[in-house]
Amino acid sequence: MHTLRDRPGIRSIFGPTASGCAMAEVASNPDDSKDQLYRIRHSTAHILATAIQQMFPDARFAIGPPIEDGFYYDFELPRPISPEDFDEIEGRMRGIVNRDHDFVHETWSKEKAREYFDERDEPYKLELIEGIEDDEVSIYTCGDFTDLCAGPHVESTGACQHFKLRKVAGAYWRGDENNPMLQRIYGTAFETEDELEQFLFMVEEAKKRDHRKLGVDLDLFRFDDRSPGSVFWMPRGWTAYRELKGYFRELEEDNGYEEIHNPMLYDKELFEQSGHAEHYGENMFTFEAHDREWCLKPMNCPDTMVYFGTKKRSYRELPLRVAEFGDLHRNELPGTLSGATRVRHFVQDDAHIFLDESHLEDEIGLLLDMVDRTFKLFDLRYDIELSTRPDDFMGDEQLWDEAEDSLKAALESNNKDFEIHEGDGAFYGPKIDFQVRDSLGRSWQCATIQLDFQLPRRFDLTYTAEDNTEQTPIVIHRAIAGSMERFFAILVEHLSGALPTWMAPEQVRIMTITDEEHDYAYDVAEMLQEADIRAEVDIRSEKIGYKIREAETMKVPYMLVIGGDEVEDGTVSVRSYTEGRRGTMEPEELRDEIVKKIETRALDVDVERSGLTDIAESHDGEGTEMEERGY
RNA sequence: GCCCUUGUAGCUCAGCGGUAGAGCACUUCCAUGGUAAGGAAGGGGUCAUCGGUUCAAAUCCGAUCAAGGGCUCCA
Repeated sequence: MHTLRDRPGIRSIFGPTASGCAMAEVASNPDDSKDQLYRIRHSTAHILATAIQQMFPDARFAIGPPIEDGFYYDFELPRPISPEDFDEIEGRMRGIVNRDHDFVHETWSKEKAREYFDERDEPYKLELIEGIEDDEVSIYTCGDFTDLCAGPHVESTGACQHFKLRKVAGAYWRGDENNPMLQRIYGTAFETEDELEQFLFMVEEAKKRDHRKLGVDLDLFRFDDRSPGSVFWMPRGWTAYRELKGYFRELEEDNGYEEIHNPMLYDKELFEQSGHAEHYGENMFTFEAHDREWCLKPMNCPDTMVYFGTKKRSYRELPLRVAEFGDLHRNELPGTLSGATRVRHFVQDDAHIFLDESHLEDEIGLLLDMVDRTFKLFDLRYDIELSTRPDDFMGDEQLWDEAEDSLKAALESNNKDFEIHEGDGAFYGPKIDFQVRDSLGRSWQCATIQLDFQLPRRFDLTYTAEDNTEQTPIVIHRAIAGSMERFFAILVEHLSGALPTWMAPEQVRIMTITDEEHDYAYDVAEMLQEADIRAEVDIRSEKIGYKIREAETMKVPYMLVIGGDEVEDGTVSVRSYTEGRRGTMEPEELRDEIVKKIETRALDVDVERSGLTDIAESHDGEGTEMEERGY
C-alpha cells in the first residue's frame, strides 16, 4: 500500500510552516497520541463542555473530538445556542483555564460508568459505552466535569490558553439523519497566541479568494434566486470557461475521442432502464407532459449507451472513446447548495470508453497521463485513491479481481502513489478517484475513473469479437475536471482569480495617457486582435494611475501604457500582472510573446503570489481517524 | 431535508419603532494628467417576499424564498 506521506507540498492556507506547523505535527504523527496540540484541542473541547454544563445543567453531552483545524463538541441543549452566546461561554472557559484544574484520569468498570451516566441521564454516553469492547472504560475529570474519554489530555486546564469559539452548527447524532439533531460548537486552539492569530488571519485571507466573492468582483459569474443552484455566467467568465472547455476538447481530440451531444430532456423510461431512477430517482427533476413522464438527465451515461447501440459494433472499434459535455440537472436538497461547487445545473467533461479487458491497463495509463497533464497545467497537487470491490458487488468475481489488478498495474507502472480503499468501489465496478486540494484547504473530488460491468448489460450492448462471437463491452466512466463549474471555481480560488493569459477573459488592456494617443492605441489593439488576442482599449479621460489600478484589480495579465513617447517611437510600455513594469517593447514582439503563451497554455501566474503556504502533509483519512478516536 | 446565522442602491456596509444613509461603481462637467484612486455636480433603493403587532415597521413577531456555515450526500 502506498501512502502520500512523503509527497511534499500539499498546499493549504491553514498551517504556519516555517516553525513547526501545528497541523503538520498532528498530521505527521497521526499515531502519536501524546501530540501536544492534539491534547490541547481535545482538552479545550472538555473545557467548552464544562462551561456548557455550568450554563445548562440539563445539557446532555455527546462527543467532543479534536479535528483538523480545531475541535468541536456536540450537545443536546434546552435552547438554541447562537454566536451571541460565545462571549459568555468563552468567559466561563477562560475562568476554567485560569483556575488551572487538573485533568484526572481514572479507569472505571463498565458497570460503574453505566451507573454514573445513567444517573445523570446521559443517553449518548451510555450508547458510547455499549460500543466499547473492553470491560473497563477510560474517564477524565476536570473540575466539575467528568467525561467518558479515551484521552489523552494536558496536565491541567492552564495549558489551554489560546482558544477561540468559531461557529455553531447542527449535527445529527452519529451523522445519521434519523437520529436527533444536536448542537455542535466549533472552536480552535493552539499552543501559542501567535499561532492562533495567524490561523485566524489566514481564515480571513482565505475568504478573500472565495470564488463566490471573486466571481462577482471579477465579473465572471453571479447567482440569482430565479434559478438557485445554477451559475449565471457573465461575458468575462464565459470567455474563460470556453477556453477551459476548449482545453478539454483538444485533450480529447488528441487522445482519440469522439464527441457527441444529446438532449437534456428524456422520457423517464431511459433512466428506468439504466437503473438510475431506482437508485438516483430522488435527485432527478421529473415532470409530466403529453401523458408521459419526463426527466432532466442527471448524467450522460444512459444516452451514451444508447449511442453505442445505434449500430452493429466490431472489436476493431474498441476502445471506443465517446465524450459528451452534456448539461446535467440534479435535484440537490436546498441546504446543500454552495456557490459554483455544489449546484443543480452543471456540465461534466464526461466521457465513456467502451473496451474489453485486454485494453484496460493501457487505457488506464492513458487516462492517468491525461489527468496528470491537466492538473500540472494549473500546478494543482492531487491524491489518488483506488476503491475495490464492495460487499454488495454485482457481476463476476474473477472479472473484478482481474480489473482491480489492471488498475493497480497501471498505477504502478505509471509511478503513481495511491491509497487503497478496500470495499469502497461502486456496486458496478472498481474506481480510481483523484482529490485535489483548493486554497481554502478543502479537498475536492475532481477526476474519477470508474469501471462499469453492469450498464452495458442493462442496455444489451454487444460488439462482434475477433472470433465472430457477440461480447459485452466493459465501460469506463471518466471525467477529469468532474464538474466544469466546480473545477472553474477551484481554479479561481487556487489562482486567487489571476487566470493565466490563455484563459484570461481580457488578455491585454491598452491605456492611453491623453486624448492624443487614441488612434495609435486602436491600431495596436487591432494588430493584437488580428492575432486572436483579447485586447481592450481604455481611452477614458482618467489619470493613468486610475486606469492601472482598475486593470490590476481586474487582474488583466498585460497592461499597455501609451503616451506621446510610445506613439513617437512606435512602441508600447508593458506592465504585466505578475512581473510589474517591464519597459517598452515593439508591439509585434509583444504580440508574438502572447501568442506563444496562449498556444502553449503557459501558467504565467505566480501561484505563490496567492499567499499559499506549504504544509508537510495533511490528509483526510487522519482527520476521520481523529474524529473517531475521541468520544 | 434538519440545526444556527444572514438578506438595506451594481459592490462593501451603517441605520434597529417616527416612513432611507456613506464609500466605491455609474452619468455629466472641469482637469490632458506617465505606471494601484484628480475635482465637482447628479441619477439610482416598494430596506428579499407575504402577513401580523402598532397611531407609526427597514427596525418587533410569524411564514415563505434565497444565501452562508454545518449534518447528510455526492461531481
